[in-house]
Amino acid sequence: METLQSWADLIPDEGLRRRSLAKGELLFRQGDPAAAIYLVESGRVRLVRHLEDGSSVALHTARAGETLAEAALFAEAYHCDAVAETPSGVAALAKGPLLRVLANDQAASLRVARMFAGQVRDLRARLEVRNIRTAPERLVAWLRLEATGNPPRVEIDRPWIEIAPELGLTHEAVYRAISTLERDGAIVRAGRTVTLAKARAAPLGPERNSPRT
Amino acid sequence: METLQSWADLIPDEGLRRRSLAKGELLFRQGDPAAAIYLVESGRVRLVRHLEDGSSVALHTARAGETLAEAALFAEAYHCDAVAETPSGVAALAKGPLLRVLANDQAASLRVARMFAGQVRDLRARLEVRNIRTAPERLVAWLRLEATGNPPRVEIDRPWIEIAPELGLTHEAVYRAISTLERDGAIVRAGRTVTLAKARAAPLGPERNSPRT
DNA sequence: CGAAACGTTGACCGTTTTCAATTACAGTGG
DNA sequence: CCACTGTAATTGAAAACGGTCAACGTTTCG
Repeated sequence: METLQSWADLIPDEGLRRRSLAKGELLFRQGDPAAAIYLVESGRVRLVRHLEDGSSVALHTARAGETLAEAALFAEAYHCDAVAETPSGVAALAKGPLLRVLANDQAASLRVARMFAGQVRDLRARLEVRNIRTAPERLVAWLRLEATGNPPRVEIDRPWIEIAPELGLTHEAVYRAISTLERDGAIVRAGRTVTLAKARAAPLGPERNSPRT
Repeated sequence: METLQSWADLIPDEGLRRRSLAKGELLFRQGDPAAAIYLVESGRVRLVRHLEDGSSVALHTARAGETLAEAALFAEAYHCDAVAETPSGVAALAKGPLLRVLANDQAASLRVARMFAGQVRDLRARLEVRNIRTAPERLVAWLRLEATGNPPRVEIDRPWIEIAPELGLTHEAVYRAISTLERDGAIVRAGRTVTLAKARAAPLGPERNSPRT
């Protein structure tokens, strides 16, 4: 999320091919020889795996700024289809040059490892947020992850409507969660800034979080 | 998930310290100098980040077989607490030796990068599964991810009770989803094997999946 | 053989989804 | 400068779904 430009650093502009995709257009197909990894510059690209019986599963939806199919670096062929969900622009980082750099430049490969490690951390955190069952609490958790400073603040720099699916909620649920939290004094909104208030004494009875084990 | 032993490969036994944790015991604390990454051998360790205002968020819960705090490899200090949720056994992979290996052994650092890339892929897929709202459909998606062959089959090698939280459901919800799917003919169970049937014509009206955009 | 964990099912309740309608805005072209 | 238009933000109401609690059958394993 914050470590993306690293890829761009690795490859100058020689191995960088840009491509525009119409809605529904295929970027690559499961089984194609893995030739590049992609950076989504605009739009949205969905990865779909097809099973032998013809059914399919969604693996990921990469949005603007995200990188896609990194694992293809280490595979012979793509293991899924990539389809543009909306008109999209992508930049292809050719696998060959990339691997060449990684093989020669020790620092570069460490940087890539670090980048991945960061993504793993990020993704785990998101997954953990989704373990929280009620919308308001989930939203607070998300806000805490995004927040900085004391008191913790978050600058909301994109529409809630876009944040909602990331939280695994509908936008309506998010709005309601916001107003609940605001009413309870858990957050304060000023324009696009949300400030988290100190945790109050449990008004709901203790912890009603992740599935019991 | 499948790429874990790699860590063990990197470090012989010199940098490998084992440690037992009582329930609630702290493995490390946010702010401590990052000294090692850990492999959970038994039990469950939770990572918690504390904010400046005293509140906290769960970042991850590492279970037996999983590795933990890998990002600490590239950081000065831990960015969260690690607490044993249950009595647990962990193996510490000292950061120093690990980094030394990675800095000298090109192949090793690439292997680590590959490992992380695989985890990223995995985690994204799990996240995608959680975007599915209804229990039966979510379960099918998960089964499809785990399935191999044609028709797609999955060997269930651990109790559903353990799988449920991974799906973000209670075990009761999972059981009900199973019986719904079985009743609808979407899956067939034989002992611990689940076989996915071909997708039937929509008995429910088309796609009621991830939050609409 | 018995205890503990797993599997299963029912009922009830709370929350979120859905569907729908309305308001608030920001950007655009007249 | 303003009507026009599309998106974002809200809010309401009803229905659907999963969580929770509870009871009970079943399997596993010491």
